[in-house]
Amino acid sequence: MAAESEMRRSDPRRFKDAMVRQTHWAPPSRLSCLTCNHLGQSEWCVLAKDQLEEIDRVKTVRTYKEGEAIYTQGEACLGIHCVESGTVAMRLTDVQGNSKILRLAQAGQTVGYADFFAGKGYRSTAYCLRPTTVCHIPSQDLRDMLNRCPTLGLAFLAHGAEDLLHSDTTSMQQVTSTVRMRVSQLLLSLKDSHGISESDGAIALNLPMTWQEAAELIGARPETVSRAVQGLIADHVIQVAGHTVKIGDLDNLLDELEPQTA
Amino acid sequence: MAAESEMRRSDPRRFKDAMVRQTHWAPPSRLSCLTCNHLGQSEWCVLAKDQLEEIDRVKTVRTYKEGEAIYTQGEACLGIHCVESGTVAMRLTDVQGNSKILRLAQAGQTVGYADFFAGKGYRSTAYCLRPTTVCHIPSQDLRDMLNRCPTLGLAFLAHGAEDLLHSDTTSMQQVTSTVRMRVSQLLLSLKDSHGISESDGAIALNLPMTWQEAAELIGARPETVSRAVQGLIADHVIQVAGHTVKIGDLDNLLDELEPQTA
DNA sequence: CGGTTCCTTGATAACGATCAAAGGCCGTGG
DNA sequence: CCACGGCCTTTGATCGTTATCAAGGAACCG
Repeated sequence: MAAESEMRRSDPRRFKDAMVRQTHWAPPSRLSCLTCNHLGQSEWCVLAKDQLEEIDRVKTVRTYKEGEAIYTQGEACLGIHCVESGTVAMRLTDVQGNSKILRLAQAGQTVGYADFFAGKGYRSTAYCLRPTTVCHIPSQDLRDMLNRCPTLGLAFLAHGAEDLLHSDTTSMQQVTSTVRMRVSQLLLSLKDSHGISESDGAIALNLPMTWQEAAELIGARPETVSRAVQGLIADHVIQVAGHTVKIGDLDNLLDELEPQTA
Repeated sequence: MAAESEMRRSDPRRFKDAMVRQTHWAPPSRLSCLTCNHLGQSEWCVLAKDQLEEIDRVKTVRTYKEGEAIYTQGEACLGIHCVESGTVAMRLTDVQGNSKILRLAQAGQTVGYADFFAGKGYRSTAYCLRPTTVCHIPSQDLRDMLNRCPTLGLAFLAHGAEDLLHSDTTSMQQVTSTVRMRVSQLLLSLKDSHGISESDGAIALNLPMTWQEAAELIGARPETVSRAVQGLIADHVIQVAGHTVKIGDLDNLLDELEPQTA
């Protein structure tokens, strides 16, 4: 199954897309937490300068290709991973082989922390939807740091509470809204992290995933998502070319979230 | 809406049920964390004896009637709540008025902690499905305790990680399994906390909720749940009388979780 | 080109939601 | 004590959304 997944990820189109997007780039080895652009948004911002320097010393930086797994469900948890750039998906697979993408992690977010704190190994797989650079902090060093800086634990707690709320909210949407609404919701949620405002006021959205993966994320079948997208196109809510979605008028997309309206 | 909810909870039958179950009972004012039966399972077990005594000093104990809310969605978060006995449901209501029960909390579990750590007020409502005794720990005292005992934060982190996994798992089941399977799953999950083994090897389950609430919990309509239950009865998997479910053979119920069988 | 993967489209079926109505249970009030 | 009235539950009928099955098409790598 891992092999199949690997194969599936080698979609040539996407790879080209990804390459095009790889413009500004610092060599991974030079990354320092002190100068990290995402420090402000991450839980690490509670650390003092010398503590960040210590993280710098113990961390490992690695760049993953599209489709590569950062960690795999079932593995022992060796640490946590801070996304420096790129997009990561967390996929849960059950015993029957069903799989679902639980959530995405963007630059600045830390992944694997819940599994680290639960202490029972990784319970989902984190893999990259885009070329992604990740800082890996080994378990033991993290434990040391948590002991020395209890505030860090509280920061993770706040992060966990957010994830929990998000999970609860989507769980609710799963039940109450149609696939078309969920697709619209997904596009809206990706707007901030992957959208580019255009001169005419429209928004160009570069989907960091295949439509198939989008289906996995919203809990639907690829065919159903395809139909929902075609419907949105037919109603002039969006325009789609490959993995680029153009949102002409944001209000139209927002209207899609309302229960029964034109 | 709160009024309507209050009305709905005054179902006379359930009230009688509840009264019958109120047998062994200590006066709430005498409860001490030191002698709490659930200490071992809760995050508080990481505290030292004198710290527990301090919690005893600052906490408030209160017994709630069936249907009473411990806290309400949207309120400011004034602290967290440790369930001493009874059953609590967390209900999330969205802007359109849809509501769903996210999870249950049994004796020994702490509720409201995620909202406390997120620091944005309560994001769901916790109300009692049964007469319930709860220890309330005010925010400020909890903050003090977290500062003095960082391990407590880690304990909550572990708890949060469990809740997150549970949320992810149910979110997956929502998509992959039928209502009948989800009902079976619910009964199985309540077996430990609300089941009583009978002499003939059967298990008697005292549902701590109405079927309507069960529907809200598994993300389905009451009518659909009713039909699923009737189906399980017809297939001799369970017997139902009011809110008591008798499971003759556990294996039959476990078989219900498999995709296509019998 | 061949091969693979993803996307699209069509036809059909199943599951669950919805609408509607009736019965049961039990506290309340007359 | 009985009748009323809530609310929950059940059952029926129907509709709609989505899954499923199936096949064709497009994009792109080697």
